[in-house]
Amino acid sequence: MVSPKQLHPAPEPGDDAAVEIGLTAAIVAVHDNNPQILTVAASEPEHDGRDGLPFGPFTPLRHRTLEAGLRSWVREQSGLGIGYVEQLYTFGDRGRHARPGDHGPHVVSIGYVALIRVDVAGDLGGGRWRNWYDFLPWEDWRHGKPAILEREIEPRLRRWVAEKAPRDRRFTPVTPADRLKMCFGLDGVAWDEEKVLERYELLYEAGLVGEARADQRPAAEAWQPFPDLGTPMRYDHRRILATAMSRLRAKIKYRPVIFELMDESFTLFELQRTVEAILGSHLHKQNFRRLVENGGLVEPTGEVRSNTGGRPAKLFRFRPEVLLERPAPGVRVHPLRV
Amino acid sequence: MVSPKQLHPAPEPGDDAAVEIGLTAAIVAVHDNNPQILTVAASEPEHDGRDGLPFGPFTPLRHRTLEAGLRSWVREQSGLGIGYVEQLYTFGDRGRHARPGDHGPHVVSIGYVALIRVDVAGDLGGGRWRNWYDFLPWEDWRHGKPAILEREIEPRLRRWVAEKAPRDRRFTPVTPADRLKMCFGLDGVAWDEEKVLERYELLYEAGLVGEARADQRPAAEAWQPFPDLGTPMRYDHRRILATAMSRLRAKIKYRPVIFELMDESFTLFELQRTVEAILGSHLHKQNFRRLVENGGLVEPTGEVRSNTGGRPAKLFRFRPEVLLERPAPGVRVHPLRV
DNA sequence: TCAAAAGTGTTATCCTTACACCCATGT
DNA sequence: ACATGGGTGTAAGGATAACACTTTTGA
Repeated sequence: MVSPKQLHPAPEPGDDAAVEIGLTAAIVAVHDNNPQILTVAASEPEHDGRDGLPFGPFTPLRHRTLEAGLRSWVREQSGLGIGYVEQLYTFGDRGRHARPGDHGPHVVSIGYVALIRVDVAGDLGGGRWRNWYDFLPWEDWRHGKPAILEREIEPRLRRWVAEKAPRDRRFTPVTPADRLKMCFGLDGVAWDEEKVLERYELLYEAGLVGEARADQRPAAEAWQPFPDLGTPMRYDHRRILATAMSRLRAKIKYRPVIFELMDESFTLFELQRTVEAILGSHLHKQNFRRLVENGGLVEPTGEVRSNTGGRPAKLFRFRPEVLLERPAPGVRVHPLRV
Repeated sequence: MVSPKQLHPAPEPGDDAAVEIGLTAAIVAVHDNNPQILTVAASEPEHDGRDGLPFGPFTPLRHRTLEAGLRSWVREQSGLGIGYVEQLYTFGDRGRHARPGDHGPHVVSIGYVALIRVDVAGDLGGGRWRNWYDFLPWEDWRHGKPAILEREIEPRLRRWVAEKAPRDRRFTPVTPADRLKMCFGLDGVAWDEEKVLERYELLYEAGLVGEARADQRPAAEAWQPFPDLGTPMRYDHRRILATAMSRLRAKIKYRPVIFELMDESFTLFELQRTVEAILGSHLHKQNFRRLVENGGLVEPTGEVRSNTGGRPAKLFRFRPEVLLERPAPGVRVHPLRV
């Protein structure tokens, strides 16, 4: 019999490696019908010219909560007052942040998504808005299936699966081939726009994204050389972006967070374009309008906007009362495969 | 104009307070039709006799990932080989873990849920299984609306809202009264079994749970003395439990995680009882069976189980192929208000 | 025999999907 | 005139919710 104490073991020698905590934020806005994230340009030589996400230290003495700390340094450094903030995930893998042979402090990074209404102008303190599909181009299905999938990604992943299969003979509930089908919607499986992170991680495992090489994964194998699929970022920042996209794409369907990206009043078509930007897919116009209006998510302001390119459109605003009426109010859209 | 460097500020004096990272796990099993979590008994005097969740240090030198570290110390200390593990949230609030006047290291805890199939027996290294509704009794609606809601919780929260309202005159999209309605399903709003965390946090803010007093919240006000609603835990462990419940109650509806709690084969009624235990509400029997069978989630093993208390029942097993057939396979149940 | 659980069948209702079609504006 | 976006109507199909009812065991 062991004592209760054992569930709170004292640190052993060697356990007490220094740990630093950093906060990393995917700050999202939509302009020009495209989802933009705030990036910081490469500066240190170790970054290999790769952009990153804004990153700040956790300062427990100055801020009571993690979120307060995040809001504070984002405002100080970019001038942006972020509205909606949500914690994503805490990333602690060794080998992601570290360089080989590194014995420096271990960095644990806590990832966040923030949503913001912005005018593109303004001093961002060295930051810069970039279309998030620059980093994950296979996620944008608004103009049909991205060519990069059939031309680059699918053949390489099929080869990777084929070469991997014989080596992986232990029992697994889902085989690598199944994972490929599920993630990328192959062989009759439907594309699921929420699986952004799963797709990125599969590409990472297969050594097909630039970060995998930088992290010294055993990628120097048969399917080399590979192109960088999408623009790489430093450290694990692209993984955090993928996590943010997954979370947002799921969340707008059952929480009214999309309105954090909209102006006070908007046309239904503007709302649709914003949802489509986030989801990366087309929606059926008539049904979208009905779902959103009948769902009680918006109400007309009474105003009208001209110069929309067509007939003047009624303006709408978010209707906060839905929160009391429905348990999970969001843009319950079912994307249209076109 | 500020330089790009500013988005990576160097630590200032006073910023580099020592930070420790702990992993806290809500380890869940279901037996006797009740959800059980693994707790560790109070030992230190500072715990005020309160149980806690298993807790372990993060040891970056020994384990490459946070999750690997978690699995390892849970196995070492309780002998339990956990299967499904999911990260919940990283809690960093000051004042939750610290005692007043404390200048020791700041603790950031990363919360996890783990699901496990257990025989109740076995040496748990000082741990003990407890029904999770001991800690959050208002969450169990399987035998109708819990009496504690109308008798204790609702009147106290209404009083708290009434006293708070005049002091909170700034504009807020949702008023405290709205929050009360949304969280606890008052005044025509439906009870949403997924809002476990929101409910606990409202009670905490209102000073109605024991932890709020221990954390020196300004609770010494008019609605004192309060009973401890549910059994308190130490530090923020009850909040982590509430987070685990929220996540699980949501997740079983769109991912087949419920089968992590079931044996290899089971009757449909056993499956229903397990789902009900997690959701804390009744399900309509006939429709549950149909949803689960037609949804392709299970398949008959061909075997039959007698001594079920009635007619022998067909045995079923999980059908992993659903993962390829449907984008979000889970027990898509719509709880029945009875 | 009866309680308890296992199962089957059927209907009304709602929601989603997919069409078809008309309206108002700017160029 | 016509392209573009705004906006309405409706019918087919599927999923769900709520019923009623039969079957098979153990105590």
